[in-house]
Amino acid sequence: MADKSRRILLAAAELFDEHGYAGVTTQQIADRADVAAGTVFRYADSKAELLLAVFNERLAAAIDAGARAAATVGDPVEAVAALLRPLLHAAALTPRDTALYQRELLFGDSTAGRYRREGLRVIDDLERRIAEIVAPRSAAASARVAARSIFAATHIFLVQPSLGLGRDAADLRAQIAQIVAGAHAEAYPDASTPPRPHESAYEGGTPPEGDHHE
Amino acid sequence: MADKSRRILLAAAELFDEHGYAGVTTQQIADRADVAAGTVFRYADSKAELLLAVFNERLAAAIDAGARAAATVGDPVEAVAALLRPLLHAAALTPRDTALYQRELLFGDSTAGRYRREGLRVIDDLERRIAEIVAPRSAAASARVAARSIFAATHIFLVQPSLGLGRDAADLRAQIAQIVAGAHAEAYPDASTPPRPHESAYEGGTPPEGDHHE
DNA sequence: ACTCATTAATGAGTATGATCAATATGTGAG
DNA sequence: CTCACATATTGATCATACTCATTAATGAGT
Repeated sequence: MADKSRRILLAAAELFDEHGYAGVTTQQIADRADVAAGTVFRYADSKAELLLAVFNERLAAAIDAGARAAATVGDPVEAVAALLRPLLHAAALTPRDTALYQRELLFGDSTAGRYRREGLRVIDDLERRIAEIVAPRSAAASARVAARSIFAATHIFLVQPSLGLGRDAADLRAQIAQIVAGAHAEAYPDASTPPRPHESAYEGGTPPEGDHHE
Repeated sequence: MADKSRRILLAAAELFDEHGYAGVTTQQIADRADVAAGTVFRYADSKAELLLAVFNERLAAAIDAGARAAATVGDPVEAVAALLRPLLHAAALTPRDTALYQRELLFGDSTAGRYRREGLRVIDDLERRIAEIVAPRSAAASARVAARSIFAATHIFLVQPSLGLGRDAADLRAQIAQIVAGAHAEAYPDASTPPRPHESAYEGGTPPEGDHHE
């Protein structure tokens, strides 16, 4: 029954929000979903997969919102920042479990379960979107390289609370700006000022917000 | 007894190498170290801390070797590559456990144990060394930003086997080159060719090897 | 050398994620 | 309606990281 899957994922989402991933047992999830303990593992290969399932949706939604915001921004650094803003915001709400999510997504068992694969697709999509934003100002290959670096920087940035460090969104912004500059420098080694080839993406609506640190 | 600590860490190192972290139980470690099961946890807060202890040493040694090699290289991109080469080489020997090490180091429980703190100091040192290499061609602040990005890229690169992706050292090299270019572009926005201020670091020995993909 | 307080070591016990043989439930053919 | 088969569900059981009350060792003070 697909309904049972929904119940289990819903129970997991609620309980993780209430007590945090570490504070929830699979038995509690089974109880709230009104299934036996073993049944949970027919719908998710592991407790970690439940976390992946729950956060995949949130990540995808954040990227979606970010992509809409980014489409209204011309400058690539600002556009990338706009793309990532909802993601950073969502991560700030549950820093601990967000770090755990990244941990499981990127470092989980290589015998990947369904939800891990799904999550990897989502971050692949994120990286592709970053590359698309950077691309108009540089070669496609450079843009892909830059996108990987920006993703890596974002990943580490999101993990900082787990390192006991405070976050400062300005730091990430500086990294993005520098990486974008590097991609541009590769593409136009002689130009000191970036060209503005693809301003068409800016289609009205609210203008970019500038330095909005949350 | 400090000797007991050595025995436990040695047993852990051997067993991890023989069967992989996941294939070793704390009981096995206790047996080989000739102590009771509970004693292991007087010397390390958790099984993960044992992994951290074992790999911290290897990481520090790799950075040390890399730093010596990097000191003979003038070009910053080549120098960073030289710095990281022993690390990448060591990681390739035990890709699975290396990924687990990074997982525990960066994403482990925030109630940090002794070995986690130690490991964080080691990667802090790595980042500082990267910044020092980049610094002569750019402002100090730019170099620190670049070092963070390079570390992040390296971190993700090391994790790739766990994502089922093949590694290509050239990809990481491209990211490093781009980030260094970005830092330089920030520092010298009008120059299209990098200056060569600190060539003194090059003190003979074998010249840089160029594209050496392992 | 004896006492005693502090520290170290022990290993049976606990918590919990995951498994799996047994059971229940659903489905389609006759 | 009944049977036979497939699939879903169950919950007792397992494996194992970790805990903790108990016991042993240590060594400073006399």
